[in-house]
Amino acid sequence: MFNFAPQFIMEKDKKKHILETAEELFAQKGFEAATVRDIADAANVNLAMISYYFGSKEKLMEDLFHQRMDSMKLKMELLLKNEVLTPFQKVENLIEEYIKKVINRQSFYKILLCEQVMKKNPVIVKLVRELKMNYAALFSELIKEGQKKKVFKKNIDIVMALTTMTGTVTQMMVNKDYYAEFNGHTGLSEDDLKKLLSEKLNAHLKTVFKSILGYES
Amino acid sequence: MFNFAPQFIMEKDKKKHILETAEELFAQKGFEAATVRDIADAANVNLAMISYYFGSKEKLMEDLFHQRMDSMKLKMELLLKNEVLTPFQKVENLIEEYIKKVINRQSFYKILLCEQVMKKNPVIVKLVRELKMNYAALFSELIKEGQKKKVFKKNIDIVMALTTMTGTVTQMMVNKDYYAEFNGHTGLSEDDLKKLLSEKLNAHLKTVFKSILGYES
DNA sequence: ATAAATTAAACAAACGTTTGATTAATTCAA
DNA sequence: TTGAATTAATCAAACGTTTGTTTAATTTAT
Repeated sequence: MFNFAPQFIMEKDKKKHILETAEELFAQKGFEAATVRDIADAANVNLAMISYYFGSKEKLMEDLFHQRMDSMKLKMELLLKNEVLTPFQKVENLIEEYIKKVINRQSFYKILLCEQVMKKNPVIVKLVRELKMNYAALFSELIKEGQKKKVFKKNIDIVMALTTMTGTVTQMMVNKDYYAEFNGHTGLSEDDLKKLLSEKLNAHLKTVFKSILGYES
Repeated sequence: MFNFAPQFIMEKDKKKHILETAEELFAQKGFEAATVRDIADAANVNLAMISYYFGSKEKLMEDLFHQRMDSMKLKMELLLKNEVLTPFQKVENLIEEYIKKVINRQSFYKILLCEQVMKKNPVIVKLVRELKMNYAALFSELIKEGQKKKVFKKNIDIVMALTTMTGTVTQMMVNKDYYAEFNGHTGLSEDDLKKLLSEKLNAHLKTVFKSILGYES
């Protein structure tokens, strides 16, 4: 009936703090299993503050997705317009940026992965779909640029290529402990493991994309 | 009187039916969101039968994982011992089998993906870890065989290679609708889309693995 | 003084699980 | 072969908790 949640007058710091706490718990337990009481306790705020700031648990989730996904959109367009880099350098750049994002925002990308599986929240489904299609369209332009310059082969499967990039990186995020265990990297700090994984993923995907794009260095 | 069906057959059928219904709902809604009432309703059985047969919702999930993951183990060992196929043919075989499995058991692989993210159930975490490590060890043997025969390059990152395979396939499973939409495959039946995706994934991963393994056909 | 922020308490609804009664199937001595 | 005894399967109802959300009172800040 009435919307008592203030739109402009809230303490941004506190809202942000709740959002980030919720993000951790959603990633750890899943959206359903992370209760509003869990979130309130972990964030050291009163239970009612979540409804007060966000309206509902579901809208808190949607708020998180808006927050995180808005920051992804523009970079790709800037990269495309760059006049200095070669097409393959742009691809390398794209891969590097994606790896960095996933590794620095693991919690969100875990949530995103689960939401992509279940497609339960229509707002989030729409957001993800738009971002994916936009990403594919822009990547397609980049590929065409490389094909026009005769450095990429023809008939490249755009979505398949992107799927290998996102699939490899997110799968590695989820299985990084097995990676470390199998390769005997036992006494490695979390930050060192992140650094190692970044380098390995970059080198790996760079060679994989050379093959996918038919690029000869 | 003329009851030829022993009681244990009836029990197994019903148990199996509940398990398969639960699998669909877990994949659709997630473990927490799929309630025992949802499952009972969808399977057309009484609510209490779930506790009766499985003990608890959590054990039902564990039962599902045992059921599905036991069938994965042996194939890889058989493939390794094969004396006729070349190392790269074995790799191709491996990729093909994995794609087939994921596409024919999408519901389970969706559940598996979410469980890998959250690692909440210790029984399942242990099962997944053992399977992954075993898979990596066997794949490593296969790679060594190819290296000994000088058809694969040295210093191949085992887990990274497997991660690209599993990541690409599972990511494609989750995003298959975007794949169809982007490529304009509108009036395609679910089965035709499955077939198309199988072929595309096979061709794609085959060339990718040639690059990863340094294999010249 | 006023509006925003915060709180403890309460809310109905939904949760997984258990209960105790009832029905169906199986066993086995007579 | 019969029929009571035993076991398994099924069910509606209820269990105690926990869920997300709301309320109404109070504190804080401007």
